[in-house]
Amino acid sequence: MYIESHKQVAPSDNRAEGCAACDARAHSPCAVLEGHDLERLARVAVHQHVKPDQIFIEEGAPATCFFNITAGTARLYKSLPDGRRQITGFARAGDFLGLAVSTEYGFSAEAIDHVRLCRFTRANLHRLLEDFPAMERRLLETAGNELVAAQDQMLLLGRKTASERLASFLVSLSRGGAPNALHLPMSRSDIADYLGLTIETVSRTFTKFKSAGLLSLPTVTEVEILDQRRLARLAEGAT
Amino acid sequence: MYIESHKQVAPSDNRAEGCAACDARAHSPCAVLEGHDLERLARVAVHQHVKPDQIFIEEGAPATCFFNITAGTARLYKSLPDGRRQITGFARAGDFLGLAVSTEYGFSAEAIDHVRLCRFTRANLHRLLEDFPAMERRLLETAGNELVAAQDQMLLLGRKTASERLASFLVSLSRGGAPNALHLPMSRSDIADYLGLTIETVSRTFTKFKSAGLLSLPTVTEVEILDQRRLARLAEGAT
DNA sequence: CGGTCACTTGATCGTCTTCAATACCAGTGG
DNA sequence: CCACTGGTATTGAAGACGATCAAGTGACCG
Repeated sequence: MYIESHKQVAPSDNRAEGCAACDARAHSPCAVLEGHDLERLARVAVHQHVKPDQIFIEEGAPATCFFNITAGTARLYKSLPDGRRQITGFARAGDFLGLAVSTEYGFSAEAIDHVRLCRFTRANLHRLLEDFPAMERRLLETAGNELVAAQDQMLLLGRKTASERLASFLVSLSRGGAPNALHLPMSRSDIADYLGLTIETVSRTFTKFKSAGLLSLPTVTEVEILDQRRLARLAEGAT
Repeated sequence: MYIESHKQVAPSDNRAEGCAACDARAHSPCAVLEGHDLERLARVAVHQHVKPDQIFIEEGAPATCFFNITAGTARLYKSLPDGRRQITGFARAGDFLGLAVSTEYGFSAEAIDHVRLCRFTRANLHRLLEDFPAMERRLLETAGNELVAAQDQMLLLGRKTASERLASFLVSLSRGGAPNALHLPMSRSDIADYLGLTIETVSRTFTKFKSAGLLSLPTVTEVEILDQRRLARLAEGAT
């Protein structure tokens, strides 16, 4: 199988083409590297496959590595001792994980579908950043963007209603993809834990949106947005 | 008056001692600079005073400057068109604002008490970072730490109860200060908008904590924590 | 003192949660 | 082909937590 074959790839098998041909490179911090700089990156990057629902970062574990997602979608989350879970984000191709300087990971990461990623040790990344300040600059920009996204999410979680939350979620997913037809790789439970709601409320709100003619659900994972404008206004809290 | 006199300080008045003697330097990205590097920083930094409730960053306005708080406390927040507000954080001495790469500020910032800050233009900061990679490294670390804090706050807003939220808030304030006696520079309304609650719920929860013997309120802005351990357990969602 | 403003307390209400039942879909085996 | 099964999603009814509306208290200041 496709997945299995990739799982066998050992670090030493990474060739320069491994990075040069990477689909995710354009949206990644690695985009700033070229030519033999890229070859050097390829030498220290370990490719890895993660199967659905497999955890590859565990909250509280020693933070030894950084990750760069190259395919698939992962959920990033924090948990409370009694099991309550907050998904802090969904990581997709090009996303960089593990920026935290702490010695321990501050969140867990779990594959939703089949995920491919590049792994670097902290030491390797630091050496890389020393030699390629452009990459460091790029990482700083990325971090800034994530901070902005985090603030948006705080506004959502602290002050928006259930309808506004789901609308915001769908609108942000629809940006950068096909404006209408959306695929949701994550379950209702993931959406609920991302929006600070329960699966029942998420489900009810989907139903409400269907009745209001905002969208249709051809299948449970496919969303067709029928009224982008109204959904966007709802997301911003229009009365 | 103290504040007024500082308001008159023009950029050219900044001397090297202005940065070398800065109280906030130790907790700031500037900490990595020394000697004449620090003098260069002082030349491009504009000192500024901001009076209580004065807005110095406006959400949506062109992002021309970066800021470094040197004294006082500011609230950072995002708003919805109907006035709902989410405070995304409180900035104190040493905190760096405006990391976002976007051309517009993604949040507003307002002084709570008397705030002193350093202002840099984007161009100046970029030139500075090019010459002092250590400072860039430090900024990246800072951004990482803020990202971690943002994720904690998402867990709080999405999944914690009112009591757990207030307990988390007090515990995080008590870290790094005197373990008990806390001063709250911000109003109940600020606390509410930070925790995603209303002022009434915040007030009731304070009363509940008093009754439970967790803390006392010598004055409305002074909190004495009586049972740090129990408060910390409550903050983590212990049943 | 009287006035203002922030905070506190009380009573009621509503949104979302919880608990429970039902529907749906894909996969399996008779 | 169809019944059976397990998991996920949807729908329904009841309940709870925090919000809202409203009144009361206290501190600061002219």
